Amino acid sequence: MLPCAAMSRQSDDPIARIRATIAAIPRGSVASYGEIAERAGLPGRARMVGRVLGDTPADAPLPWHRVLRASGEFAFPRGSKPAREQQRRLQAEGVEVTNGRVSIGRFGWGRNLDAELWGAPGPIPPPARKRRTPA
DNA sequence: AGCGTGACAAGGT
DNA sequence: GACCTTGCCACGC
Repeated sequence: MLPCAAMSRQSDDPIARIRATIAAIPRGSVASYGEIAERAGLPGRARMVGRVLGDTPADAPLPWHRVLRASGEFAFPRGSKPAREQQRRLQAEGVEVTNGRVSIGRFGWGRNLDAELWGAPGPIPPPARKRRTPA
């Protein structure tokens, strides 16, 4: 099923629909390539999403950084420049990145109620760290 | 036109 | 979890 009836007729061009779907990922949450494809009405075409992003410049007006592999890992090699940029952008909007990956369970589109309802995760405050008794 | 390649995914081991 | 295999689809050679 399509997520949003309003979007179902956005465009006949698959590429445009993919872009529109990516643009619709709420701030503070992430989505996998497969999920993007499915929501765009192109089930099973995750690779096409990858290709579209491939010819999308890093400074394009598209939240490409919210698209991850289904595993929650970045599609780019660990430590690569684009990977670092992606991590930086995600963290800037409250998405927690641990060990090069994001918890889909907590930040996935549809499982991140905070982002769905408030658009921005607001707090996601730095977890109050236990105070170590300095000897 | 065939074949490898890629910002992928799901299922099995 | 990791790793491999198969399915997927658009491109470039």
